[in-house]
Amino acid sequence: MRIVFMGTPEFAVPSLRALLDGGYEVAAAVTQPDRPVGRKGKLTPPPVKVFAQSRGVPVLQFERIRRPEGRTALEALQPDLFVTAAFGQILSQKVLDIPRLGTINVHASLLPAYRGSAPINWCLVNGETRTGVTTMMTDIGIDTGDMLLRDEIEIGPEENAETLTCRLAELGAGTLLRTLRALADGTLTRTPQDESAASYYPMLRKEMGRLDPALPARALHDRVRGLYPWPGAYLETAGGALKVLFSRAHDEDSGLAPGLVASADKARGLRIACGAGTLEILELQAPGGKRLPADAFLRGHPQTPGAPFAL
RNA sequence: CGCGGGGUAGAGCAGUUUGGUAGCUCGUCGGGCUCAUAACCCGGAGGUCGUGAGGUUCAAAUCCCACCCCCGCAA
Repeated sequence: MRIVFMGTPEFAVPSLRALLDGGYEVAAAVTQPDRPVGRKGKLTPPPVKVFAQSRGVPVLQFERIRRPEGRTALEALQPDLFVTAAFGQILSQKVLDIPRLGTINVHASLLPAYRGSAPINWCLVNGETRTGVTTMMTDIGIDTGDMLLRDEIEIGPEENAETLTCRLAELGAGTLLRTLRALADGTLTRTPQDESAASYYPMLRKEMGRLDPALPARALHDRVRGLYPWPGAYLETAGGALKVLFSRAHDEDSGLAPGLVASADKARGLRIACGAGTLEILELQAPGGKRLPADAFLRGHPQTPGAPFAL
């Protein structure tokens, strides 16, 4: 069975590794083009490319896989199966028609909930306590195909998108292998998604990181960890956007208007009054500055309880 | 040459506009107080002020020049 793997970020790497270690023939790894990154715009290869090359797997990169050039290259590989994992491009019907056995996708949610490109982040933002990985047959819709197998895990209360992505990536690799085994055994069953229970969440944008102090501290904390490390959460202050890297939610109300500094001392830490409870900021980054633990930040930028945040 | 911020004691910052041998908060070391403390009091150590035996000046952290490094935004 000749497999063509399609994936881009760190999440996809364990799945590709599992295929290779499992003895599957991976004809090629398709991934997004190298992108300019950082202040100097250095072209940076995506994680899947780096890994594939280290294992001697041919790498293909298309700006748009749907274009004739992409289709032609894929057809030439004569694949039996496509396996996708956080690839980042939508496959056209013509592309989906290429492999004899179809396309299996590894999706980081318990479908049909959290369809879309950022399921892990949105699960955390919404304060979910359980999530998982679902393998599915890709069709022309966005994460709408028939489900195959799934694995579930609990989400830790302080877990952020970075650590959860790592866990789900490993989990998904196992789910993928079980799926392929069942496929080979002929025991694989397809379960249509229940549309009435489906939910779709959009791609992440920077402005989604804005923290509204009028919301409960719990909700703000969920957003902080759900959007870490990218696109990151931030509070708007008079001096600009204050990035909040790590936080903690407290239920006790401060009695202060949301957004004001509730405390800034060693015992209670740096806390911001919220609609309900207070948000303790553990690590932050001021405009133009580097990321700092809250206590270090306070040494150079003392805050007054009851006053607006001062940068 | 995309825009901007910054490199001052172990950490975070002030001081640079109006040049005159460096200050704050914390940490650290020693001592004291206390049933006790992340509390408080007293005392000490610790800085080539990014680099250039650069320029200007009686005098440069501060003004001028060159270079290195870091960070935010935008992509």
